[in-house]
Amino acid sequence: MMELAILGLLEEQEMHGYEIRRRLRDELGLFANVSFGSLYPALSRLERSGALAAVEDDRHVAPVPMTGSLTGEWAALRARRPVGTRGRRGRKVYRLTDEGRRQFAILLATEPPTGDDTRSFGLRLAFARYLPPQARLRLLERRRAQLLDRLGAARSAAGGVRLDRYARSLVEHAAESIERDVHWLDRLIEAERAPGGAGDPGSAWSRPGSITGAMPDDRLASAGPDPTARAVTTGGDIP
Amino acid sequence: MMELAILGLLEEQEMHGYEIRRRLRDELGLFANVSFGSLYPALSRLERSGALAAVEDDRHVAPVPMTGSLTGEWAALRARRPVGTRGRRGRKVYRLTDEGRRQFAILLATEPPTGDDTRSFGLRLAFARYLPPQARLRLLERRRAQLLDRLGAARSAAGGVRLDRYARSLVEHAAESIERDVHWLDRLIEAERAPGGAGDPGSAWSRPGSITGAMPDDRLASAGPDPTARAVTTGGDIP
DNA sequence: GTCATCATGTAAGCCGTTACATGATTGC
DNA sequence: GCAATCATGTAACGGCTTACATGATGAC
Repeated sequence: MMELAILGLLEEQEMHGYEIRRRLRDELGLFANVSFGSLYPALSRLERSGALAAVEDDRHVAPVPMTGSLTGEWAALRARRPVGTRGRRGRKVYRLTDEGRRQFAILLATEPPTGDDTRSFGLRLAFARYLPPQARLRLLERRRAQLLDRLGAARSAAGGVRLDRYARSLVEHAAESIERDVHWLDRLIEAERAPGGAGDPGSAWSRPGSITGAMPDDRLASAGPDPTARAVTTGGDIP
Repeated sequence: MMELAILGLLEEQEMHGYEIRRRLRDELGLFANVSFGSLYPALSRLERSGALAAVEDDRHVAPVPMTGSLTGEWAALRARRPVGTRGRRGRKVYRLTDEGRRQFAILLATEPPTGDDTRSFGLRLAFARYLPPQARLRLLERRRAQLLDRLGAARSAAGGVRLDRYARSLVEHAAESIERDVHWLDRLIEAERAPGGAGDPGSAWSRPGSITGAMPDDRLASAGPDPTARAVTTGGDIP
């Protein structure tokens, strides 16, 4: 869970722990409260497993952020503190390794055995751009089926037993929420299927491994059928 | 959490563990998956703490229909299962003690220090009938405030950063859901405040401690302010 | 000069999930 | 006779929260 979130954020750009936490909290609404006691150990684990490489940021580097808007701020900061290395206690900037990309692809494509459902789905959807179209579609449809199950349960619950006004309101509101979630998913699925839309098999989609530019192109799998590539591309093999 | 759920269900009627699980899963939608490894230890804890009293259910009770003519059938049943006790492995039926009622009232009125928010609120609302009107109102308003906070965060998140279509859809849909939750709460709060409505100070509300008497709900209204009620009413003093 | 924020980490403990063990009853 | 459901538990493991420790920087 935590691991997937970290890898997903780092897929886009390198970051230090504190910022990962901020992004998780503010940018995506998921993980309202990411505690340090959970974040840093996770980073350590990932580093040990070879998924991440950490570099001590002495702050003199300034590795040109892509976002143009940040460049100004960055320059201002550097101007104000010319000495370099005036680092607010050496940050560790984490970068995804190839191994990390492999792990991310697998984690993302794997459905959680027995789901913590909502958060897990939210996280996967947030990184859905890294999934191939079919896997994306499957993600959405699995979720839809899940919700329909729960909707049935909620409906029968609301109908069956005599609940007091509060419990009843709770159950009914929950059922309505689920219904709306299903409609939302329907729209996403439709968009995904629309020709020329997001899900068009011919259209481009962001692939792990092809983002950094470190990998030339699709031929990253040229060495033959490697497990990673298949895991993502044909993720449907999962039981 | 688990504790509150158990006490709340047992407030209404005695039950064995397996059924508590069923009710939690099916009746209220909360706790989709209550695992035994979590349920039974919780029951043990509560029993040790004196909140629950357990009786081995031999099942010989079987409130017999009084007609003497049925005795024959009954005898036949007993003949088929000679032990009498058709006990599918002696169930332990749990019953709330006075101490348990006290604990329940406190747990219910206490707001979780730093919330697991949604589930916690759902649980408390499901048992809101056991809260005095002011506490109920406070519960709803705290939740509303919480949601407004999160809504602000979500909105600023959606506006601020450039997210891809999936992440954006996720964040926007989350924000809409929160908005609807707020509206729902508004309706509940309104109903709570409406004179003669649920929240009217003079109207009846279910009190812990006055339910077990096998009295029908309607007659609760006639009961005057009793000490139990006061214990709950002043529950707001809890730090 | 002190408080809030940025930044990283460790240690203890709770709590919950998973898996295992047991055993009776019902239905096919 | 065999599977599914009912029913209660124990043990291991893992992850997350809480609290603690440290320390620099910037604002008031």
